[in-house]
Amino acid sequence: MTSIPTTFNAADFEDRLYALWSKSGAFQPKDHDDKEAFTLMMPPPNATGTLHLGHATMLAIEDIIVRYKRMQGHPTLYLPGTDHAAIATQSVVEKKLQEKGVKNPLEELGREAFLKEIRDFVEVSKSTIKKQTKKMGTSCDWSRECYTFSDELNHAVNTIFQMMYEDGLIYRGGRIVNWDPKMKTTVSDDELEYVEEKAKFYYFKYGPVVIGTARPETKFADKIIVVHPDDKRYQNIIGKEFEVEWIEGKINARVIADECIDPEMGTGAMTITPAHSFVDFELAQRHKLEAPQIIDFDGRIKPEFSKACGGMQIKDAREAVVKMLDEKGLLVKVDENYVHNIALNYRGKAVVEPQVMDQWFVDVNKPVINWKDKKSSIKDVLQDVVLSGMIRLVPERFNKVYFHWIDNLRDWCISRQIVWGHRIPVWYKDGEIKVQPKSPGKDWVQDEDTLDTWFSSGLWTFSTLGWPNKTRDLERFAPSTVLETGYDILFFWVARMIIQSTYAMRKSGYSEEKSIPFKDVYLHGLIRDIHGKKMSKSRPETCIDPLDMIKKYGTDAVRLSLVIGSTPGNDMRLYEEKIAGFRNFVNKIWNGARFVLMNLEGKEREIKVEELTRSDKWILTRLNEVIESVTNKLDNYAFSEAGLIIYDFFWGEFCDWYVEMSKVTKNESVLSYVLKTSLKLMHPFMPFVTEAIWVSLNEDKMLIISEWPKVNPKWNFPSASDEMDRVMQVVREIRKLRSESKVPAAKKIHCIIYAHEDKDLINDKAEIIKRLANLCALDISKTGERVNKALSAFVGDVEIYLPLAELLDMEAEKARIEKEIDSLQTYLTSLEKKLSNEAFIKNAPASVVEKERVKLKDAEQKLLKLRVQIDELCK
RNA sequence: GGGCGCAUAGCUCAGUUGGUUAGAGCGUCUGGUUUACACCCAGAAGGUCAUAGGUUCGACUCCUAUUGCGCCCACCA
Repeated sequence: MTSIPTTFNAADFEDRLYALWSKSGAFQPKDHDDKEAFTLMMPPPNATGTLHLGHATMLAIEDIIVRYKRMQGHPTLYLPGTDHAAIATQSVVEKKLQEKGVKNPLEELGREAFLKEIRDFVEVSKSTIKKQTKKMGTSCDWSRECYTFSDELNHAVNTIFQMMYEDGLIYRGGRIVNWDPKMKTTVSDDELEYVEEKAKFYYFKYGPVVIGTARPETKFADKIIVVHPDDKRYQNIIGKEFEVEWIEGKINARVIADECIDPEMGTGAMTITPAHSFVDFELAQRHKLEAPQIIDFDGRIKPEFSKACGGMQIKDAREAVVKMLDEKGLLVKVDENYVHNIALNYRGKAVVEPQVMDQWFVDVNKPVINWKDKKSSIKDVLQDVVLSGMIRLVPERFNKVYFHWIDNLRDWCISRQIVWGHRIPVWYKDGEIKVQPKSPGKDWVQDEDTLDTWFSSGLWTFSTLGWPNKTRDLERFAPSTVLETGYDILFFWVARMIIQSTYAMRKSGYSEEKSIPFKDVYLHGLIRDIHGKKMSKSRPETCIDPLDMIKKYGTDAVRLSLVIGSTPGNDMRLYEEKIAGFRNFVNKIWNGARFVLMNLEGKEREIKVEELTRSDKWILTRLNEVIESVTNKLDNYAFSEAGLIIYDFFWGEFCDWYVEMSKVTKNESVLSYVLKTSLKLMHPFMPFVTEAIWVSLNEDKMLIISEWPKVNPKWNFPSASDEMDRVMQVVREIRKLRSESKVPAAKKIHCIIYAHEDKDLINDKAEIIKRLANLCALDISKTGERVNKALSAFVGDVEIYLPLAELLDMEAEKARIEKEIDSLQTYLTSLEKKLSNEAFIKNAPASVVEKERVKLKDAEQKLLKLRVQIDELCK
């Protein structure tokens, strides 16, 4: 025993234990479905690099849930994987190639060679991520590992694309997109960065109205004036046509009305440029107007619209147009202090120009999904699954954000002009279109574009189980029990998964309940540095690398530091000292266990009630309470609280009190039982240290698959808890008096300690007193007779009496208790009144009534206690 | 502009349906090598629970308003 080191060196155990678990098959779901299956799909990390704190948090939380469910005996599937992360990966590789001198990889290498470069890079990244995932202790089923760009998932992507196309959900159409004229690619909304800019705002005379604009260079072909339908100033011109003097001669303009116009803004009238503004484009669609392209894809004015400005860059054209209009006397005024946001591509920071382009879209409004006996649209289904409670968001407040997002949802643009990704399974020949994965024959040319990465990762929950095949896994493990992810991708990913899963699974004939991707969605917060700032690669000093921390403090400490102090949906700050603190706890567990192990020496037997001392009864009762509340917290995704409960129990109660007392009298069976049960409770949080200790306990089953503890009703001794509370109170009072130095020695505190009658249990009374003195930080020199008015308590089987008068200001105490009794009395009457109200009993749910009864009982007991206390005081 | 969140000890944070004297870790200070642990033990200082009202016998907790910080969405023609 003495050979066990006094500190837990995590590195000595982690890899070995992980291999042991993995080899035992514990990570795979057991084969028999005696209980409901538990499924959690790991959100696949991008195959672009290394594990960061976001991943680490995700893995820590997920592994806690999974280990807990596994110990409860559910067949548990935790499926890992990686994401090909279209744009992100491609740009990483592009950057690497550029460093090597390849400026434009696609043109210089060709599509195939470029793809190969990316594939090679991804292979390396994937294995890096996998290794790092294992370091976190993640107990996922590697035999089912998936990749969003594997052949199988590509098949699933093509299948759903084809299905949606045939259902008319996917269509090709001219739509306005964000175009980066510098990088020559579309940019998705979430890759935009808005920068505030002070610009000039011009007012021009335009026929019968004055229009305001910050972008005169787009106005060459504007022929439509829009005003608000209720705007009194313009009532008489709505619907009329005018000949208007404009930039380069006269044009015909028409006035239309639309509610989207803000009468307060500018002059309340504007002209529209549908091809280069999102709002204008939508407006044009509504009114079935044309959308001519004024600015080409290089960011120049197209010559056919302007003789003078054709070929000019936007910036130059703007000045030129203003000058021309000014010379014609059409410039009314210029507002120099106009502030607005301009959109930049966050990669490259080029100003994004809205352009109309042919893209592939998913229609979110077309009612073609069979959902609860009617044809529903994607929007309808998205709304229904959360509204009906089939899918629950944790924390609940995200419901509101989610619904708001659906209300504003536009058709989903799924095509991207990049190389790395699922190629759109569409083929063209002489104006003909075919949608299928493989080439229909010679002369057919495949669409150059690839699919939005979320289109494919939206299939994650069911394609990984074998869809479109009807597999046993799909039967057993769909839908996922929980999805755990960061709230920042609620829309990008969570919503897409709901779209894809409900559509595809219904299409394959599964029920609505089976078709949802998951039941609960747990959204964790972002990890920030100690100042609350985002950790960013550009400021390495703010970054904490989880792998460095694992090296330094061990995985268990890192996991705890990511989970404790974190609540769903809220960001959390992390700093090294916090991790160090939990390393200390891990070490405390190790040493607590060492002590128990040293004292066992084969002496443990069945626990017999008649042999239990008061402190045994107390710790067993407390343990029951801890089992109950930890289980309860875990069931409600309150990981932080669950962790804290077990932390406080193990350190503050088991080690600080029970273990100390067992140096006086010990019950090996109880020591061992409490230790083992605690290890089980702590295992989901700290798998390594707990399993490492478990191994030296010579159990036949590994801890990872041992049974989750249950409350043992035999070992509930409510009075023991009260007595122990009193011990602690007494001891603390002694310590307090002592530390205040008001009472320098035992002389003034008539502290009387004596052993109980059955001295057989305690042989060496002097030793006990020494121990107790130690516990109380008190020199005890005197033992003696009982005192009447005293607080009494037991430590082990030793009773301590403390004269009350020394401890308390009697009068103040009495007043306090009396006040409380008074308040309780009122409370009781109000409760009784409520419970005797027939309408309440009838109408309120049974559970609420029951709770009220419990409250009443609690209050009655409290009152009783207070009365006893006050009686004692009055004696 | 619309929405959401946060505000509790010097710092980082808990505090689930309102109920004894508001907690923890870190940091600071004091004292301690005791059949595991100095990555330890014991103790202390430190709080008007952002502010102002309201509901209640009772509010950190519920309601209203205000202030400060953070985030998301929309986007200003």
